[in-house]
Amino acid sequence: MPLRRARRRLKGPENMRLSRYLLPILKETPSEASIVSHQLMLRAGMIKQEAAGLYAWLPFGYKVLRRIEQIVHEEQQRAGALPMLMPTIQPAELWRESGRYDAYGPEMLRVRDRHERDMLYGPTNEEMITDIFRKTVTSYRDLPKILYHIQWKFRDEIRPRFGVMRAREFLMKDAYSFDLTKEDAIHSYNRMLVSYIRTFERMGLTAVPMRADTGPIGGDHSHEFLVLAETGESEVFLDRAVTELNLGDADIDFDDQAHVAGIVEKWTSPYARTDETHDQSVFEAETPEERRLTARGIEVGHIFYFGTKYSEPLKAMVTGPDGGSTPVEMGSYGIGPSRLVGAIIEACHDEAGIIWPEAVTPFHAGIVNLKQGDSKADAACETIYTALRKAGLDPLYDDREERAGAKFASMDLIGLPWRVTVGPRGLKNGVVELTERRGGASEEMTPEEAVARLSSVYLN
RNA sequence: CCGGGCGUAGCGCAGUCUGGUAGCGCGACGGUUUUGGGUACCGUAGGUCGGGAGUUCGAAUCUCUCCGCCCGGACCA
Repeated sequence: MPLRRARRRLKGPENMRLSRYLLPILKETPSEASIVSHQLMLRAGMIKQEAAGLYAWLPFGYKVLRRIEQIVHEEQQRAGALPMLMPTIQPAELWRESGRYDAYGPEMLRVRDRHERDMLYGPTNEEMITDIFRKTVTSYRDLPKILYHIQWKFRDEIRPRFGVMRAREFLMKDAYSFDLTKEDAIHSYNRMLVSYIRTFERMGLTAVPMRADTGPIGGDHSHEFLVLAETGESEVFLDRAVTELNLGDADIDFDDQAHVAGIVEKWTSPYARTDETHDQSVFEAETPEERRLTARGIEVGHIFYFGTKYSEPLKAMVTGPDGGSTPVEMGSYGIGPSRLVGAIIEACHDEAGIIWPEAVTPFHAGIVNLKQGDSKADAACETIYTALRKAGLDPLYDDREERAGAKFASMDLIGLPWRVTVGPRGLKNGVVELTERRGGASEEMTPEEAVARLSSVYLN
């Protein structure tokens, strides 16, 4: 019955059975990986390395990436930014105009098209977005604007390392703000800062905005967001108070300058700096000893205001209310979704494997059939699987002909937050087992109760 | 880019010093085992020993050369 089989294969949910999924789990740690997130991503079959700093995202890893992207999209738009998409390949022309074509160095991958025109694989998009702006916006009445896209970038790092944490090709959300005055530009900056707080909080991370070096521009309008993780690349010094702040579901009016500035003030006034800008005497003066925290962090976002650095050379001018023409005030705001996948694992794992935060988990729950082929166990798994899908959840059903131990070990490795364990022994009493990956607490309940419990965890 | 290391089966490795025609574990596949935390046993398949050149009767092993990857540093989101 080839036709029937083909049709059956096309049904979406069928793909979420492990026997039909592509999840190349590794028992041993590949020698190419040295840090835990890289090791776990390879072992859990999330990525495959194609060359130094270049990775293919396999279905399981890609799912996580998409969930992170989705949160970023939602929070960017909530803060008033407009989604768009710019190409990966850019003409060198624009970069000559800004002066960065020569300044950038060999980190920029340069290519030539068939007409011998100089092109490049974009490492960032300030020039292009400024070009788009200058050709489409001419009046102060059209301001403010914040535009963003999520696109692959390439920086030809001398020495890529740490898996997706420092790859040559990486996914980046970059937003660009355009305002008439510096004061307005700072409001745009604040919008993004607050948006970032919520973005990382939603992902289940403790990410702290830290004052960053603004370079030649000066001022204090540049912050790096660092996820706290024991294995972080840089040492950070902070007031414990900032880790205890919580934005939650607070209703934020992003157009209300004072309101947004107030939140920024609350999050950025406690001391928080990386080793690059750290000043021990300031730290000690500003922070009581019991609140001083020294930790490690991974940079996952960077925002800065840079005024007219690009609008002047590229002549992105707007006509003001007085009829005069002034270069637009700009800022740019980056988040690295592909890097975040690694950062989240660095922050959320144990000896057995990954522990996904519920907000970004690739599957909401795993169903483990302890005795594949047992008609009662098979039927119960099918029922739970279907019920979870009907409830709007995305389960992964381990229907492989494997021994229980192997299934448990796989589930722990890939880190789904919840596991429904189904076996003949429990079914005799009408129960299955619901286990939380974090902490490992287990509870017996009927299949219906398990479905209801998972629904309430995710859908509230 | 500097310094160090590695490249042998899908993965982890031994064999290289002292040249004799490739092995172990895991995985895969076929059986048996029906087993609630990577079970045990039997069997099978799978390798241009990173590429090229050279020395030699003979090269995974020695020489030259190219390539790739990893680690530390510098650099960087």
